[in-house]
Amino acid sequence: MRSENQSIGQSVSDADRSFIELARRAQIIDAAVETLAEEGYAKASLARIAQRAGISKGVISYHFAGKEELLERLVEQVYERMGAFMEPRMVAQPDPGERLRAYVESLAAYMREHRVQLAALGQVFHNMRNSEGKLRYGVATSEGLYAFLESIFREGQESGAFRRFDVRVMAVSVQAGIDAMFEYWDVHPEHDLEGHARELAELFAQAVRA
Amino acid sequence: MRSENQSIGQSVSDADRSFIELARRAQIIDAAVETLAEEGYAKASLARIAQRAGISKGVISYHFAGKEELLERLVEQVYERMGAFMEPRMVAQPDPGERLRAYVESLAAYMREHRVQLAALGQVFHNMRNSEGKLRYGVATSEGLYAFLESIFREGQESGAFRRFDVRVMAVSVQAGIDAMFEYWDVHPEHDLEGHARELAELFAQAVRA
Amino acid sequence: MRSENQSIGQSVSDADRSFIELARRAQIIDAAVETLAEEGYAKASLARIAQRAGISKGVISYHFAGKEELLERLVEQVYERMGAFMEPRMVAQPDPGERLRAYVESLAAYMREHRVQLAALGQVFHNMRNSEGKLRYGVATSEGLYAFLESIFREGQESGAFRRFDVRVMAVSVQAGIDAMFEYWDVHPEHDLEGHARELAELFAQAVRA
Amino acid sequence: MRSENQSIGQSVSDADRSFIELARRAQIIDAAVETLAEEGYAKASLARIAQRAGISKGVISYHFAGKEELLERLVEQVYERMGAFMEPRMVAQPDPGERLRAYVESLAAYMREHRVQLAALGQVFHNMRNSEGKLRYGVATSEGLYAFLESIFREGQESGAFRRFDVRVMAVSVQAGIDAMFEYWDVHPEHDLEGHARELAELFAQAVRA
DNA sequence: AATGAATGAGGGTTCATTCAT
DNA sequence: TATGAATGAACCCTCATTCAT
Repeated sequence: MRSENQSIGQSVSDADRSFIELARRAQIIDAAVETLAEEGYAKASLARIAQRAGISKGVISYHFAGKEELLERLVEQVYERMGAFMEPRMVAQPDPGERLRAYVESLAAYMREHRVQLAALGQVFHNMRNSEGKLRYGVATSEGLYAFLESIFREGQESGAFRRFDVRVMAVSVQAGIDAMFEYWDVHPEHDLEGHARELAELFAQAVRA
Repeated sequence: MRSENQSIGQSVSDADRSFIELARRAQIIDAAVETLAEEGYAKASLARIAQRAGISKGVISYHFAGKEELLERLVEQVYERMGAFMEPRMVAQPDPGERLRAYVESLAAYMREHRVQLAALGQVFHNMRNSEGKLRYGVATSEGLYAFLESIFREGQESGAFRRFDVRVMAVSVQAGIDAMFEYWDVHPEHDLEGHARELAELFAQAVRA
Repeated sequence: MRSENQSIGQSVSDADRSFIELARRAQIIDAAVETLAEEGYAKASLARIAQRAGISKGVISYHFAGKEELLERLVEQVYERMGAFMEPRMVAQPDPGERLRAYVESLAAYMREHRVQLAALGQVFHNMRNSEGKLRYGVATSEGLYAFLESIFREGQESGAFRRFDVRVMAVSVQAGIDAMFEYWDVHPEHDLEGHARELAELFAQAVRA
Repeated sequence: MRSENQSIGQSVSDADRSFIELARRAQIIDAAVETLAEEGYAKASLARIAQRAGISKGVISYHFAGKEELLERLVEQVYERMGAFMEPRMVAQPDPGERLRAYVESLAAYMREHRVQLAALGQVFHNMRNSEGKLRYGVATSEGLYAFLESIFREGQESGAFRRFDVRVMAVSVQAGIDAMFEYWDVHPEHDLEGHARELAELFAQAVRA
């Protein structure tokens, strides 16, 4: 059993897993994503996840070492996919201003197609805690995003295109604006997500302009 | 029992409550605030709240119809106090630009002194759900804040001081920037909260400028 | 709730407990004793213990911090009662040989009246393990008994009444002979327990004689 | 499947098994022995045994009708090997006193070389229960040992070398002394096992002497 | 006005066993 | 022969709520 092997310290990469096992794990993660997005973290018990997946509760324990591992794999998966979507869109933009705009609008495009994944991600980020009671995914998780945004801002500042401002505050605010855009659209599905993204990009274009 | 009366439809205003009852309710709410802020929503059980308040678990059930009512009163209380703090600081600013800046910086000042209350509020907002599984406090709760910010923006746009932009997007983004400022400071206590607030105010001053 | 108080570090002595609580704890311990004695350690789940006590499963969790505490209190209680029975019978015997005989025969007398308690104790001793997998009550627990027996042997050796022998081996063997007497009688209820005790006492009287 | 045949009443002797099957069964039993000795009865799940054997969990079910049969074969195997070791050492001693001494010291010699097997045996003896909750291996299992010891005692009594005593009590006590010697040494590996055995043999030599 | 006591549902996890491949 | 996959029951524990006192 995969999850038992792990308990003796040998981590198992996806490459070592059989097709059928990968499929089951994916199915379970999908069910977890839906449950988290639609019922919230507190209600996302293994029983409910299993029910949604149409399987027995024990199957989850068979494929994952525990709930903790399931959620961590879920986060990894969502992150990877989002990164794979974003990266080519970023490198194509040489100008810092364009890169910032592309960042905002690409994320909106991703949201449009992956609403439940991102909603689930938010639940895990805001709620999952380690055994000491600290948030498992805290601000430290966003550090990568902040660093990326800050690199854009510094480049713009050095070229003189951007005014002088605190890059950390700007990064935190940009990311907050994007997250809020998602949450607002998540609650108001009729909301014009792409329009919001364009306005948001323009907002920050003005905010950073020299 | 007070909370029972309420459950049969006769709402009880604070004016009808004895001093001692009000004190107990306040004590319980304070304990709930601390527990939510320090241990998170999932760990904030009635038992833990009672333990922190130094009272028996049953006392909470006596003074509140249930956990749901306790959390709702908690939200009300925090909101009221924040409003009482903010209002005079807003009316003193006739200029829209100044009012926006005052809004951001006054909230930062409030955060500085009421960190745990706001952290608890965030926990309830992000987690509390009604019996149908929907978030009890969703974006609808922020509608008042959005409306207030939008009124500032419209006034600035009509006077020509602000450029044309989508006031709803701007309002959502301002509020998101403020919330993110709190969360970042909450996790990084050494972070310069007031400096962040000034940068944030300047950011949006630039963003709305005509 | 008592067991919750304990979780914040304030140990609660029996003197602080209400009569009714003490009665419930005693009732639960009694049910645990019976379950352990009759069904064995592996089958002595909280559910079965509760069933035997005629109460809900949660009541045990209410009165004890967990299964671990229940079993530790059980061991304490059985030990205390046995000690209270034994002590006056020991101090009344000034001669080492008589003290050894009194030890064996008093324990047999105690077994006669407290079969299930001792059977339960044996289950816990042989099976209860701490979180690291080590036996919770190992040989260390018997150290007190060994020391007591050794003091008898040394006194007899110094007076010349006993021959020279390894007092630790003798102590371990005496205790083993007594434990085996209990187990044999536990399985063969028709076995002559008091006769066995007399024979056993004579056996060791011969074994230690100078 | 082999183990299924058995379940419909056709017992399968080792002679009917292929070499490879016998090897597998031995490998599984060895893994079970180690697991029982090191982790205790409660933790000796099929999963853990399989893990230690480096095989899949299902293999055990294939080669044994169930956990029950595995443990029974384990007991048989350990017993057989111990008997094969002991028998020649017993027949070589014509004198009852010497035979008793040889019994004690030979068992100590066997313990020295087969610690884990005997520890595993103890776990099974003290814990394994049948479906009715009774100990699978109780005192009845020791009946053979008792009978053997009693035959020595009677021979000594008839020749006048031993005094009159209850042979059953003496047999139970000798066996208990030996078992306790093992357990004490198992917990205190630095303990002088052979010295203990000599002392124990002398103890009972004194105890039976006319 | 407050308490301690009790409940029953649901939480995550472990387990022996079964079964198709 | 052997495996991985799946099951369902039982495990201990936590929880919000109810109730008699």
